[in-house]
Amino acid sequence: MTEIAVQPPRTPVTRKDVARYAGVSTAVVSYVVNSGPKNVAPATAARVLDAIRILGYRPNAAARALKLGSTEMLGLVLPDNSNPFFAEFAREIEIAAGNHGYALLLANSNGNVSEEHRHLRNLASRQVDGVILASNSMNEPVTRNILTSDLPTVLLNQAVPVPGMASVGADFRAGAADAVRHLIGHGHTEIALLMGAGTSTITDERELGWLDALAEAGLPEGPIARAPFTREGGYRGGQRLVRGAHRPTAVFCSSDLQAIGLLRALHEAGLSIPEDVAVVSFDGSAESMYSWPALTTVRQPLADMAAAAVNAVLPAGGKTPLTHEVFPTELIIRRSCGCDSLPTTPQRNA
Amino acid sequence: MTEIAVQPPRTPVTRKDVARYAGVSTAVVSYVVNSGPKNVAPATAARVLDAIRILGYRPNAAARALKLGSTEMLGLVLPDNSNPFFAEFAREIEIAAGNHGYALLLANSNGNVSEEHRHLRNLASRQVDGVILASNSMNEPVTRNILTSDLPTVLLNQAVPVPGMASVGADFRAGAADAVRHLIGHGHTEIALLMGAGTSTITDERELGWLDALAEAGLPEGPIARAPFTREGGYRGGQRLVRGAHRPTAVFCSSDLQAIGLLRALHEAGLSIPEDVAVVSFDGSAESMYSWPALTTVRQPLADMAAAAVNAVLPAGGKTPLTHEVFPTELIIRRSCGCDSLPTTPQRNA
DNA sequence: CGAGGCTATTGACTCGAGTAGATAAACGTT
DNA sequence: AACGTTTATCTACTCGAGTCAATAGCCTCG
Repeated sequence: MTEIAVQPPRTPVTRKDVARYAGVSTAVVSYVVNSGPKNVAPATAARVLDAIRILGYRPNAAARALKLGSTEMLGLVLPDNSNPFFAEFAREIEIAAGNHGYALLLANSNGNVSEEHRHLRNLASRQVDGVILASNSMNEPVTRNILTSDLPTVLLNQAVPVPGMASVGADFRAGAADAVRHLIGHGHTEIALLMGAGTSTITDERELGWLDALAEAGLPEGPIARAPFTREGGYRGGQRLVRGAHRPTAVFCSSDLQAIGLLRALHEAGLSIPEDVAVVSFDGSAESMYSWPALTTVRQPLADMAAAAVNAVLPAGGKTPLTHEVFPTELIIRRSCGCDSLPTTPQRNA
Repeated sequence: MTEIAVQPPRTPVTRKDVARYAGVSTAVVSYVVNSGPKNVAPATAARVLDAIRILGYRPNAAARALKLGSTEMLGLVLPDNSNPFFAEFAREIEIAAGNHGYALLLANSNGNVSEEHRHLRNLASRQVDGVILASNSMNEPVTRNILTSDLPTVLLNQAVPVPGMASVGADFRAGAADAVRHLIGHGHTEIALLMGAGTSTITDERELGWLDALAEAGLPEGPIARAPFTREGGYRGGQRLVRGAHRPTAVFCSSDLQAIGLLRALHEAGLSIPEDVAVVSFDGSAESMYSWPALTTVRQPLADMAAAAVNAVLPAGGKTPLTHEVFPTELIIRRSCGCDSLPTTPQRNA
């Protein structure tokens, strides 16, 4: 039972205390802490380091931020951290930011533009060094532009470049086309689309990908259901598809979350998957691997995208020209499409 | 096309600029901004407010934090934000913190004590006003204690009070007992336990609840499988239960995430749920509502717990004595237990 | 009409750390 | 021994906002 006798410093230890203890000036302490712009004699540095350790000194980030004009914090604005896709994204971003010594300030906007504004203002006044802004679908870019004018910002989840703003996204169109092609390869000719209903008037790229694959195979457009990007939304949309005039034999679904709801609607209708209706979805979240049946899905490379997003907002050297990075997706074959392989050893994203 | 001609201030606007513009001293600006300790003549205040609006002034949070010694930020350390349970928790905490004007600094520890330490130190040097620390299971409280000595900290997910630390949790034992009693009510006599394997040596309260219900009905202990708190863990644990000497007719599972994996193991074994094996799980996450079949689960009141956690760390007036709040749980009946009701209109947690 | 009491406003100092410019000490050269 | 160099250290100012003590202006009452 070794009782470590660190007396908890009632008054926080400052640089001054360290300086006094080590018998040097405060400047030297800074130089040691930052391996800072001037050298310090090795012996002196050792004394300072000792003092720091003994007193338990930690530099005050607020003071640092004030002087340097950088808080080493990034803001992350998400529609909803309880959406597993964004939750996984947030985690990757936190890791990527951490790798650069940056901390993450989290904010949920509920996909609501005015809440987004509120958070953006709040983050700006908290002096974050940059903001990563995710949304389900594009809202008015102009509005955004005004807001974030003087704060490095990167838009997440943008398949297509937004003029005047850095963005990071996955190639929704190509990924969706891959997925639909795969269904076509299984012999399906009536392939429905279960699409997210964004606030945007801009057509989602995933919808275009679906059309691309259909067109190139000379197939007619299947039925379309539009619903929110939630399990509930997928469920309702799925019900509409099932009860529709002619039921499709396959559905391409714009997110895993919706696909989970869709599966439920199909199960309830007594349909078996993939025999009666095949399903392929989009995102590649962990949840998709453990649904029944496991979802074949288009994986977005979250970790890579997260790293790219962080790099895009970081004051990396000098003014990086606005980048628009679009990442390729990967089709993860599981059971819901009709492929037989039943991967008991999960492939990725445990 | 009304072009709003706000020239984006290249140099950030400071209090001084506002003061000059409004023709007052900097002190007055502060008084106006904070409705601060002295009054300002209405006419003057109006001029200052105008200046603030016109120049687009936002007080520098770093300077404020330096002077006041409070950043109005809370740190949140989670094992893993991509775990839906913690993701939902994080969201509720962000909202609760936001209600008090606090921002949330997010950190993932991977359930790893040394990473926890690292984050805690980092958060401390960032001058957060408090830390909310969640873990799957208790690790050495002493270690924690040393770390957080001078930073208001509240432990999350603690069913039992930890001496010397504030904590917030749900009544795991009573909740688990409720769940198991419900299974007993369905006539089951061989009820297995699929339990999380924490790093802790302390018996999980959910295990005790399971025992309580079994004992009070005079039933023997069913088989126990221990596995990590993941879908994968639940899957492996489920396989072990299915292949075990005698297969239980019901399983109480210590988390929804594991239950999802368990369902998969049961499906793969060709068992139907709840006919062959009934399942009740714990947490009440959104995911549990859309599994197939929908999970009967013990809901933890996340929003209430989040609010309590935030209140516990906030510098609320003066030194709140360390609180240990334990919240009651609620059994959400769905299909996996054997009840017939098939709620198409979800009850809560959409 | 001057003293006393208000109120509105201001100047100046502070928080903790970064760093330029001044200063001191040590060394090498001729 | 005198001088320039180099190296180590210190002094002092700065970042932006909060706030106390002092001050200026105004009103009221005796």
